[in-house]
Amino acid sequence: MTPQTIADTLQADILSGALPPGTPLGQTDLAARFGVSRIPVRDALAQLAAGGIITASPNRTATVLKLDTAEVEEMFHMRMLLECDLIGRAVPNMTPSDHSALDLALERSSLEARQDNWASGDQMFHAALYAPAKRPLQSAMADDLRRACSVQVASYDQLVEKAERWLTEHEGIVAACHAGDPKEAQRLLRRHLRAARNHLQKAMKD
Amino acid sequence: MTPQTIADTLQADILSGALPPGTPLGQTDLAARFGVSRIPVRDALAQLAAGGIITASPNRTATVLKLDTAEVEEMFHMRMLLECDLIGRAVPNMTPSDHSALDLALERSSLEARQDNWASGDQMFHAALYAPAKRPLQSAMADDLRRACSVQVASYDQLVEKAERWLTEHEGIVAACHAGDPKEAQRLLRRHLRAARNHLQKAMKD
DNA sequence: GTCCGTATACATGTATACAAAATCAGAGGC
DNA sequence: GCCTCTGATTTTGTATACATGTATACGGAC
Repeated sequence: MTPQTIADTLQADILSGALPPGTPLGQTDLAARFGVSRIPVRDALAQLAAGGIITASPNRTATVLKLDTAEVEEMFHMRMLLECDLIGRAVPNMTPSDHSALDLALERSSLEARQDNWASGDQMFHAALYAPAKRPLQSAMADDLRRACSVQVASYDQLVEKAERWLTEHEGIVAACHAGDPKEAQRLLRRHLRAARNHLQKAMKD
Repeated sequence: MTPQTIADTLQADILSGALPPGTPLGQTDLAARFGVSRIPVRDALAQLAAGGIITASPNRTATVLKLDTAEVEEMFHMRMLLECDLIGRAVPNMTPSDHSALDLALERSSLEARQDNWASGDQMFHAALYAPAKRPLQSAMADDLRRACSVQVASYDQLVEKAERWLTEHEGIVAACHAGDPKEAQRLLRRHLRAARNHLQKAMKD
């Protein structure tokens, strides 16, 4: 039970919705759960805090990240900036093998999404989408932002059930990539993100 | 000596150039230096790693962030995306008090810069510049990126000596803000970042 | 002379124990 | 009934001690 393993496990729990936003993550409890002392747990929590999916302040127990609507606005806006730029660079760079890798990722992400694992599939799809851009740092940052958004999404069943719609939008983006049309890919991606943001914000107002 | 204090001190040392990129940051040494055990040192290092100004991997000693030219390219590109967007939103939002705060920040940053503290002044200036955009998350992310860039810049005396030129560019940006011209501000900011990137990359090729 | 294996030294990782801070519950006052 | 203060409980922070992992240097084989 290494800190990395603990962090990965917790992240999976958070992204699956098992640990909804605001859930307290006590060090003692987690230490007991994973059968280790609190030290590696602290490391794991630090990792998750670095990734931005939990909030941690000194002397208070960490909690699963909980955004308000303004913060959701910001997050999705940053995603648009970074991801639209990435896809714009990725499309012209796509080799035949990139295209097939993208198809594969789309398919695998559909499977994941239908196995109650939307976040994981979404992450995989977008990773394949931006990989040809060859921008590891920017992609990593976009990944973090997307994960933070997924944490919020995962807590609303009604949104997870929109998976079908989002998969359709993914297909459209892939089509634009295969057609070698960066502008269209950007446009569809922007729409995709805007739609996701709107649904999330609407759900949050309950 | 709280972890926060330790992290702040180390960050200042790194941004001043006292600890150039690649410098090893041994836990034991730091614990001795700050007169604490290794635990709070580990926390401090985790914070710095989260901020992206050191590199830390399990079972090896952390080192001050060292970027190659491709990574510098990426960092500055992300800065352009985030910061140009921020300034575009900030300018139309600037109140009279924002304008005077900006002037003050410009002045204070000039003083800092001439006191061998370029990074701190630069940080302060850009913070004031983007504050009216009311985008705390995006500003924080831009801050991190800028800090990481400053770490590299700080290690080249020849670049630090360009402070005068950069201050002049800052003045130009401020002028565009006072004129209420977001497009011009964005253009100048983009030029500013491009110039900084070019000089850094050129210096790195030695 | 070069390469590889091993042993030693060193740095990091983790557990336990204790200290400090924060939270919570209940008694008292308004 | 509500707020406030206080004490008890819980939770996090830190120091020490030990375990584990990594890098280095040395010796031997080829």
